Amino acid sequence: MDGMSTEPAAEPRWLSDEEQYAWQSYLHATTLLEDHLDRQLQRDAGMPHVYYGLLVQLSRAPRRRMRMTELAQNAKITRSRLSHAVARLEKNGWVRRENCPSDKRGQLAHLTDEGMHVLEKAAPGHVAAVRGALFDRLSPEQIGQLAEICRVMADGLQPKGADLPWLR
Amino acid sequence: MDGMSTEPAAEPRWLSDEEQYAWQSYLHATTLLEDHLDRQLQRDAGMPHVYYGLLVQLSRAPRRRMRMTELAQNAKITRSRLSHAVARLEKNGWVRRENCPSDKRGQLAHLTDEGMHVLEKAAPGHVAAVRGALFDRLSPEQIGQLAEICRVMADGLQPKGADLPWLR
DNA sequence: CACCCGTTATTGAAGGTTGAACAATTCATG
DNA sequence: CATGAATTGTTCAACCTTCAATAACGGGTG
Repeated sequence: MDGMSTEPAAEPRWLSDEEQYAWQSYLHATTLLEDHLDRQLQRDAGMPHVYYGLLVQLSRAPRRRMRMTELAQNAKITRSRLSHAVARLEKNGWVRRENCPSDKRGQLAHLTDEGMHVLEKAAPGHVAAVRGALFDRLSPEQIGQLAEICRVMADGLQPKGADLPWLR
Repeated sequence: MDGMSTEPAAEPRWLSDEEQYAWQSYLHATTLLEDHLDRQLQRDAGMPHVYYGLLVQLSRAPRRRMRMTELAQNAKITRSRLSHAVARLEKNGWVRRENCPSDKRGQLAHLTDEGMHVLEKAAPGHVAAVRGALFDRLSPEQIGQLAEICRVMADGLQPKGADLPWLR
């Protein structure tokens, strides 16, 4: 051995100037947008953005019902987080839990009529916010570029460990 | 009046298929990436991503010192959130608060030597995570596209009301 | 069937975030 | 300079998220 054997500390490849600029812009844009949508929905619909997304998922599901794990996968959140979220939404009367007939461990989250109504009330304002912040500011080409970039990112991040062992 | 006078409920412009796809991809990519970085930094450095970003800002500031409000602006978070964050970082010994000489209301956040050391320890792993999830997966063109898209987004979201009355 | 392992969903505690309210200070304007 | 308006940073309570631990069930193997 000559002192540079295991080399766990080889000088890392830092970000180039272009990459640093892109990263900074990315962080600013994403935090500002998430905050913006959170505030908009908290004000107009009484829930954070993530919870709204859960209602949307449920509204598109077959009988407005979805298994907890499937819902968590689609929303990219942990089952634990979903449990707490659904508990809160259930308290509001927007979602109800039901036992899954085919699997006694399972639960179905069911979007109630009241929940559907809240969603329909909130949707226009939310779409307007998303448009105003994103789609009305980008060219069609940019929208396509963004979609492709995000697809690549998400592809590389599909969790394979810990609490999110999906798509193994 | 003929019943459609004030029209606050004109059918909103929903998202096109392309836009829906882009939006879905965006949400998946950004939440997965943020979670990924949060876990990585929590594991390797004992703090969430946002807190790490604060240390980075401070490390680049003139005497490793920055006014609270300026720091909050740069990190795109509220002063309240920053207060809590700095309180925690101070408990860890990574940041110290100092009175601002020129403004008796003000506080300076100061990155300590220990904080600097923690940052230097954590930086390589963090950069590697960002690379692995983002920059090593995108072409140079895509990196440029992403930067431009995010610049436009951030531009349109600079807060002008509520608790974030910056850039008025 | 008995066993072991993986999965499903929940819980509780610790930590992080939000929004409103507050005291202290500075600024602008008459 | 006096007064009201605006800024700075913190605090509290309510809420949200994370992580590890747990109970209950399913599924394959011998």
